Amino acid sequence: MPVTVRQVAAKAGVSPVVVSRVLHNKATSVRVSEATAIRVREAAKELGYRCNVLARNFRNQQTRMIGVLHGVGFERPSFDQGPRYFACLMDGVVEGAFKHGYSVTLCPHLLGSTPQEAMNDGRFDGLVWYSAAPSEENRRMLLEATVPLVVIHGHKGEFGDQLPTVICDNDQGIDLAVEHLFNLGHRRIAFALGGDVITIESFSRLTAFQNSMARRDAPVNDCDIVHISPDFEELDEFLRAKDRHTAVISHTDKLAGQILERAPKLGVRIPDQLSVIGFDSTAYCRELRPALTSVNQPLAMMGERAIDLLMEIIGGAPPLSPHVVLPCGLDIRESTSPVSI
Amino acid sequence: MPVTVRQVAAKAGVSPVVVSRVLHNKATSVRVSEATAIRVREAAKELGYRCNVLARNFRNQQTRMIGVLHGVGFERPSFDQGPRYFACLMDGVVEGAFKHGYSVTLCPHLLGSTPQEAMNDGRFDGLVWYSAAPSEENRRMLLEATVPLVVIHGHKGEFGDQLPTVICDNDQGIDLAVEHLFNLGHRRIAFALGGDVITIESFSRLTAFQNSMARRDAPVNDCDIVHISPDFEELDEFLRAKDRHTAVISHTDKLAGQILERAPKLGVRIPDQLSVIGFDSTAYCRELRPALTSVNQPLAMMGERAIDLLMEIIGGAPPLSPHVVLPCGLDIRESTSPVSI
DNA sequence: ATGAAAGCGCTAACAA
DNA sequence: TTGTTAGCGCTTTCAT
Repeated sequence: MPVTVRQVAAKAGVSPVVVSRVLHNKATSVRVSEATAIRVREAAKELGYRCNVLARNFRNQQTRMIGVLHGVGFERPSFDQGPRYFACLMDGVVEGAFKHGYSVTLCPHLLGSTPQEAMNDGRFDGLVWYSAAPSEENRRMLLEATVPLVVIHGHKGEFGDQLPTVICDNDQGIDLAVEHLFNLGHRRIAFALGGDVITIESFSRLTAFQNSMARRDAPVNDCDIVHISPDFEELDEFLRAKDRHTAVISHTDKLAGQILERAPKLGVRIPDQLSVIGFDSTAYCRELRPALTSVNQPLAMMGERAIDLLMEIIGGAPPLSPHVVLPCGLDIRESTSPVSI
Repeated sequence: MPVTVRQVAAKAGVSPVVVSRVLHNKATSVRVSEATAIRVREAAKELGYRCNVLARNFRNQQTRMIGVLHGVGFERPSFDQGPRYFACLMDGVVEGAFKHGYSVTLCPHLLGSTPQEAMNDGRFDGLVWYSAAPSEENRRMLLEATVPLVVIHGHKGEFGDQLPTVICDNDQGIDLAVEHLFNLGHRRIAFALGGDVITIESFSRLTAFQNSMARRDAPVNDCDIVHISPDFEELDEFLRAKDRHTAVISHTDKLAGQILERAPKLGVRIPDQLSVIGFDSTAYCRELRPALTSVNQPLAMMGERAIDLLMEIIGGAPPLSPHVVLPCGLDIRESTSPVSI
């Protein structure tokens, strides 16, 4: 039923090859006389010819599709739930891909019997992977990919320098937060981490905090680091010791949100008695009361740059700078105020 | 370089067909002796065989991919910006697709030289289209689709009953809002619309409002309908006439947000002097002050049901009920309160 | 400038 | 139960 090059060829009185050349081959090296080209185009139009992309993809072994992998075990991402990095990131990824004439596909773990299979079976010309904390198994899978792959939120050394990465500048972002607090007169500043595991990510931000403080002659001690666990034990202790710190920088917005929720229960007013800064500056910050001051990652830009990188690799050129680091900003909202003397 | 069925066949001492049958044909009708099946599987494993999906897709003329089209002129959707229906919807779409073993692809208008081409060239087994207000051109395109297509947020008659639709129950949703206000003692209730155009959507909700009020013996007059235009002229007038109404239901959250922003400037306190209800109940409601009470659409469920419908059609069965209508809920927040006497 | 041949890897249909 | 044949629609040689 569908019209093929052959039929168009017959109608135009040429061979299928010519039809293909006229209709699909954008290269300048195609030499077909203008007269026949016109005949072919007319025939195609009359017959309502449409190229079968599946045949073409097969023939060329490329799909002009980018696959997006996500999270531990390639779990399904949510655009709406949770802290919504993913939504922001994806806006950039989609923007970047469309710009290059590619489309973007969300891959469930169930494509193929194993993720590796789906990753490498040719259905995608390239892959983007995103997660702040890859499992060891994930790392192995990613390193074994036979398809061009860029890791968003990947740290330079995390994949033995073998995979290109895009990440925000944690050092500079944390420094922005510290600077803001210093400008408000704060000196006794704490840093909040998730209680469970130290990821390469939280470690990176903690180190950034230590360095930033050290540069300002305010070295960080153990007692300046709060580990927030699900039972809030250490957090509550921190909040009760009212006079120890006047401000706290949290490793993530989520943790900062927990501080904001917990504080009033223990009689700590924010920001009057304690200024709080988060990291990521997603819409979640605006939903909190008080709205959370937060370091923003240029997530959309990170997504877009990841695709740019991917395109370089797909194009065959080893990327000039395979580790992109993008600067953060600071969104000042209601959870920080001058230190009260 | 890549291993093909042929090579596996050679190694296992069988024909390529048998390999295909053993490795890919999930149907129960495949009759291959267990012994050879094992030999084939071993050979495949040793050689590191991986099925070339592109070849398979080509052969079968199907991709197990769903394409997502969006908005007027097939513009690029944003997951993060704007009112974020799209993010919620997509969570459902992805959930539904993954459940059926399909993946989801975001299609730019630039796939192929025209949208129709990309829609119908075989790269997708089915399509989902979303937009509250399709242009006439869009309508035509959608009706001409040769690929199974479901319209999310489509009204039953909107596409000449030719396309299956999924939508929320505007009547029941608006009734929920009216009921809530009546329970709070409100009787003089206004309805706010965008000033520019009446879409099938806003018309539907307005009608629902009129009916709901009429059922409660509180018929709606013209002066109970506020058209909010970019210059806020009519809105300001409405807000200044303080005593006319004690509550207003808005056609969308966005408009309700404008009321919330505008009111204090004209000395109207919300909710004390005016209760406000929105429609959609996206995260945006929680970002507003006061947080906006709003009718929620079951967006994720709508996305998922759209895919279920699509699967029925792809499966070859004309859907039993091609027009799915899902019930709304009401999220009560801070922008409504009992009428003050 | 155009065409003939050949094949990408897979799998229905039929034959044995 | 297994194998042979054939072809999906396209495009890249290589000849003319």
